[in-house]
Formats: sequence, structure tokens, C-alpha cells
Amino acid sequence: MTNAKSSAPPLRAAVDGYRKGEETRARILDVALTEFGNSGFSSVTTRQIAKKAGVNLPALTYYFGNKRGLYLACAHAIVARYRDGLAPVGEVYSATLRAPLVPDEARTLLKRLFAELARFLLSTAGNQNPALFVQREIASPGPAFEILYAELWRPGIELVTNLIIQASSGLLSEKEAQVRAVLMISSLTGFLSGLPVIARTAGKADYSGLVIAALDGQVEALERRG
Amino acid sequence: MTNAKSSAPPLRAAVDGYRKGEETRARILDVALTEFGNSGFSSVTTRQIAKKAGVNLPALTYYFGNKRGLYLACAHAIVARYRDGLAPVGEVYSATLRAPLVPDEARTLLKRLFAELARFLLSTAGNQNPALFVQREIASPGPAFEILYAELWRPGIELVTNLIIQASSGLLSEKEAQVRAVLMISSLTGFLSGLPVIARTAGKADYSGLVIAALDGQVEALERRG
DNA sequence: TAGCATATATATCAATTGATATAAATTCAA
DNA sequence: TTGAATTTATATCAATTGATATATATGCTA
Repeated sequence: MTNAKSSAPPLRAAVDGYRKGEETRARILDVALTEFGNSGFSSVTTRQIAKKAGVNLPALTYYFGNKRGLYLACAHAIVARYRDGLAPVGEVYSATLRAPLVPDEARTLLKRLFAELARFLLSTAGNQNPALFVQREIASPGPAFEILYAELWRPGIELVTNLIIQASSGLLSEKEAQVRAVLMISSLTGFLSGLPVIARTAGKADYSGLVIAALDGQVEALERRG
Repeated sequence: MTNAKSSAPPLRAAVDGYRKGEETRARILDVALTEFGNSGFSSVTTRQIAKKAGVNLPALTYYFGNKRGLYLACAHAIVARYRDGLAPVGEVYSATLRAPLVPDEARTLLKRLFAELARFLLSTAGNQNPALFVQREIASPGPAFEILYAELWRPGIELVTNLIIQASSGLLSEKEAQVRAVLMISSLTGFLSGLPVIARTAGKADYSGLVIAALDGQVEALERRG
């Protein structure tokens, strides 16, 4: 006996037969991703989301249980989106685990990693900014903190820290490398936050090239032996 | 005729005779700074603030008009705090205006500026994080956006951009320099957001030295002629 | 096409929240 | 000390918000 009430499905899973339902589910999630990402959990009302998604209020409950559930679904979607978007650099991760790297290899991997990350974050369409969502949740922990911390933030920092240590041929301590890792990643997400504001004065150009160049410079600037 | 109701002062200004009032006003502002800074405008309720400040609800209205007014007062307080905290580097600002700088001078000034900024931001007591407040407001504009943008963000970016251009002896374009400026400043504020999370695994040590060293490295890495 | 699971819509509830009317208490100067 | 200005407290309002009970419509399969 798992559930007393077997009528009225408590939650709609992401996979099912009925096509229509999955579409509206996706539409709601899409809007929620945008709204929560831009304004945060408590600034957004369920009615706003329902309206923008073209559904009525109980639909949110029907598909996601409650507001918190919808927020968590967004977090999971973001994690998945990162995994997809950064699949090309999956090799980087495994490479660092395989064996110690020559410093120059580590630098190359770092550059590739940040280039891919910058491209991914700067290209996400529909003014959905997954990085902003994550940043907000890290800065002031909400319902989705644990997921995003465990699935994205911590592994990301660890990977970059590890690569930085190897790029410096051990010149940098774990702590020093960690500080640099956080600074570099933060610079990217912070840049994204500032982008709409920058676009006020400067044009709304494509910044990925400039950002990648700057990050390359930072990698190059890491302490090296000799 | 400025005001129909001359009874019941519509807002308590910051300066007045009555001592007690100014104290509670300051206490409310102090709590608001912490709460808004940590959680943002709409996550914080006026009751929370009133309770933590040891006053009752109408006190907020009495001193600040409404929630928005209190939030704006926080923004102004933050601007003032920045001005005070960064007074030592006021010279930097005037120096860049005086005359063109030799690249090495610009680098020195940049390092000093970031060192002071890092020290200031990493040392603000009472878990009040002015940078987080500003960052949030820039990332998703709220009632205090215009103030913080005009008084802090824009001038800060412009100053750093200007210094970076001079440090690179004109090798970097305005846009390239601006990207680097945003990245560097963002890295610092982003680091602050992540600090509580970092302190989870690593200790809650004093990071200002490490951060300043890393930022120095970034300044040193700026393109230079020859 | 019959019938049941799925999906959408209406109306409404209870709690929270920002705000105010109003009264009591306190402070300070003459 | 008196008295007016200032400050604090009580009680309450109206709007918003998340959530649900309930009814209707739609889609899929046998």
C-alpha cells in the first residue's frame, strides 16, 4: 500500500503516454525556468507562471505538486541542461581522473573547459539563464540548494581546482587553487548577471569571444614553475 | 502648502534632535541591511525585520514610509558605506582623471584598488554583505537598481576599464577592457557569494590575502606591449 | 464508440503580508 | 512641571498568494 488515494495522480512524471500533457508540462517548466531564473523563488508567483504558460493555477499543482516542487524541477532541469551542454568537455573530467597531467596539458584542458562553459552560458536562448539560477541559490540557499551544490557547484569547483593545481605543477596549494577556481567561475557567472546592464551602454553584441580571450589570459597567468 | 496633514510626520529624516528615535531608526536599518542583503527584497517580510529589530510593525512605516522606502534607504546606506570604506583609494580615481598614466602606474593603481576593495568587502562585519545586495540588484533590477547602478556599478566599471586600458598601453580596446573589468569585479563579488559555501568544506579562514594575490596575478596578466 | 484515465477549468479557502487608523507612552524644552 | 512633539503599541484592513475541492472536457485504447 503506497498511496491511500489512487485517484487524482499526485504528480505527473516526466514520461508518459499522453502527449498533450507532456507538452503543457514542458511549457510550464520552461516559463518557470525563465521566471525563477530571472527573479528568484519568492519574487515569482504561481499565478504569473500559470498565466505566462497559458494554463490555470491548479495545473501547476497537477504537474508539480506545489511551487517548491516546480522550483526543484527547474533545478533538476538545469542540472540536466548543464550535462547536455557540456558533454563535449566530459573528456576533461575523465582526463583529470585518469592520471597526473603535464602542466601544459592541464592549461589546455582548463582553457577548453572555460571556453565551452562560456559558450554554453552565453548562448542559452529564451533569456533563460541557468547560471543566474544557480548563482542565486548558492548566494542565498533556497529549496534547491542541495541539488545544485552537490550536482554542479561542488564538482565544478573541484574539477577546476584540480586542474589549476596541475597547471601550476603543484606550486599552488589546494586552498590557493580553490580560491582561483571560485574566482574564475564567479567571474563568468557574474559577467552574465551584468550582461543586460552592460548592453545598456555598449551594444548587445556577442561577447563570447572576448570573454573566452580574457579567461584564456587568466589561465595563462597561473603561476608556473621555471 | 506642501502637505495637507502636518500631524504624524510622514518620514523621519536621518538627522534630528530626539536621540532615541535615531537609535531605533539605525537599528531597523541595520537589520534590514542584513536581511535584504542576504535574501533580497521580496523574500524578506516587514514583520521579520520588525521582530529582529525589536520594534513593532508600524515603526517601519513611521521611519521609512514603506517597505520600498526601507529598501531604498538600505541602498543609500550601502553607497555611503562604500564611499567611506574606499576613501583611501579615492586618490586612484582622481589620478586616472588627472593625466594619462604610464602602464606600470596603472597596474599599481589597479592592484591597490582591488586590494582595498577585497579588504573592504571581506571584512564587513555582522554578515552584512553590501556586495551581495548590489549584485542581486544588478542581476535582477528591483527598486534600488537605478541608485546602485548610477552610484556604484557604472562608475566602478568605468574606473577599472579606464585603468585597464592604460595598463595595456592601449593594446586593449574599450570593449575588451570593459569585459575584463566586469570579469574582475564579478569574480570578487561572486567569491563573496560563494564564501559561506566554501567555508563548508575548507575552514572559515581569512581569505583576503589569497584573493588579493589572485587578483594581483590577473592584473599582471593583462596584455602589455613589448 | 464506449469507457476510463488524463487533462483543464471554476470557484473558493486560509494564511500571509504590507499598510493604516488610532490610542498610549515617552522625550525634551520652556 | 507642563505641554506639545515625538515615539511606540494595539488592533485591524484589504490585497495577494499558495493551495484545494470539485466539476467539466479531452484523449487514448479496447
